[in-house]
Amino acid sequence: MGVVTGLLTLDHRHPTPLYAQLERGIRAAIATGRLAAGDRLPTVRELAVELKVNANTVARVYLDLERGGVLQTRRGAGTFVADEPAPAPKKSGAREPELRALVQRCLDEAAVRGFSADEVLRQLKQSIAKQGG
Amino acid sequence: MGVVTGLLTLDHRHPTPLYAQLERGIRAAIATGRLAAGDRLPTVRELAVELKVNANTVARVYLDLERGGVLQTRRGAGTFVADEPAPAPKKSGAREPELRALVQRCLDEAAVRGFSADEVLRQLKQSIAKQGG
Amino acid sequence: MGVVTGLLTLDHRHPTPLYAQLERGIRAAIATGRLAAGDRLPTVRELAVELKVNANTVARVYLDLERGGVLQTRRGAGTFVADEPAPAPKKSGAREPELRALVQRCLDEAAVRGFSADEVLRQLKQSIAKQGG
Amino acid sequence: MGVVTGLLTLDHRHPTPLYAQLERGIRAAIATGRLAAGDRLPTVRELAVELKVNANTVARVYLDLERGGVLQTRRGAGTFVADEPAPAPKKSGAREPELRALVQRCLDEAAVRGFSADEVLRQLKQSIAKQGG
DNA sequence: GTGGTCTAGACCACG
DNA sequence: GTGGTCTAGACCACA
Repeated sequence: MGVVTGLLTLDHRHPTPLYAQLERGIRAAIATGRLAAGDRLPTVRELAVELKVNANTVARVYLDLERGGVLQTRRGAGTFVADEPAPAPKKSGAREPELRALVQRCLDEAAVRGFSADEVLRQLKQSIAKQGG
Repeated sequence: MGVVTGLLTLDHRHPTPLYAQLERGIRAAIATGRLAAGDRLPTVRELAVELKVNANTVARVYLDLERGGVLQTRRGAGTFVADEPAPAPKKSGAREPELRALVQRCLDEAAVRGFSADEVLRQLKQSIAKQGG
Repeated sequence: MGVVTGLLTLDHRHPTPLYAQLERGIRAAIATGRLAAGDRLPTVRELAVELKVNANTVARVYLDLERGGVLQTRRGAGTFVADEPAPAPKKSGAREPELRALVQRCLDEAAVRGFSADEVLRQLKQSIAKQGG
Repeated sequence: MGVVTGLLTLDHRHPTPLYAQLERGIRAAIATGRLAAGDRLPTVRELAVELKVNANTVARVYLDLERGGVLQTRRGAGTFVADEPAPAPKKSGAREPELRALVQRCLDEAAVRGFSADEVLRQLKQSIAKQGG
């Protein structure tokens, strides 16, 4: 129920647009329970400062997520996780190839930066242990 | 030494720009050995058709990679992986946080699409087994 | 199939946000057949100049309408009416009260500006005759 | 002379700001005679509750209308329609285009919501009959 | 040349 | 103080 901060990191050098990173990060925080229904998000301006991003960029993401049923804004009060946050659209069927592509993309990116597949595996286990436990 | 095709997939819906996906894909193919020094890459037009992308986009990526020392163009013969492809920049410091961020991004994306961390782990092991073994 | 211009007018003094007026205008143009599936819309910059609005405002509306399935953008080519433009969401049931409220709002606005109900009626008939005939 | 309630409806989903809808509604009620000179308006809080709006919003509209000479506040007694409510500004020129634009906007909004021009015409006649007769 | 992303900063509506 | 709208203008991705 409290205000949540420090949940998100943006990579300003990554070619993925900032707003896309931000939207994905918020959705992920909800999907993994780091943000729960009813939780208040940081204000547009706070988050903009924290992420070193223009306030408009944050506002646009909040707005898009509200239209998507993920967030709710209460005028003058702030922005909150919707009571029943709309889940990400789940195409039934093609789950496995999608997951494989996703993992491959991660491995590719790691390889480009000089990380071996084993290093990725080790880090993945660590990350899961930390946030899962 | 042969022409290599079918190595790359682009996700036209992913917010990461096509040219960035393409460049990353080629670098990764080299870093992981799917492409070896001296291997010939598909022509600009072939690859453009295969990936359903404008030829200019492919050409610009080839050019960028040539400037970066990753590829070599031999006029009339085609484009090849450079004999001593520039190695991935291994900055000594800050490796671990970079890897962690990379993995976190992967987990986030997975979570958004409804995959659990364990599913990612399982798929990662599989992928490594296939291409690493 | 041609480019269509001169379809829209915005009232910069009206309290309704410009982007909302613009979105409504485009939807209406499609609903009434002034714009047909496949028609190309003016470029973002053209329309911005024509309507004396910032290009970002137009771009935002085009983007929103694309997300809503009303428009389609083809990279580098322009923005087009979608092949099967998604119709406005139609709540079954409360049609009549909605129409009454809408007409009342129109009469109210007219009254405020010193137009009588009869004047509105006369003008409505004229407008229908012109575009309907 | 009595307190008048139930005259106004606000559409919280309509993009036109609430305060603008409210101001227009009051002016229209006066222009059409639903509110006569000397009539008492609901208190700020009553109206705020009725319209599900923050009291500040109502208060600001009352204040604006008082400044405009449309309303009069008698301390301790309440807010009343001014004895000589400022008449709607009747600019001699440019009346017809203004009316046409107003009607067009109404038709557009109707079209977007799936109402035909004929349905609007029919409803307009009905509305006039009820309140005009 | 097309649309898309981002910034900086002003001003508004609402609570 | 909260989010929302708009502008001006830079720069990028893609055809």
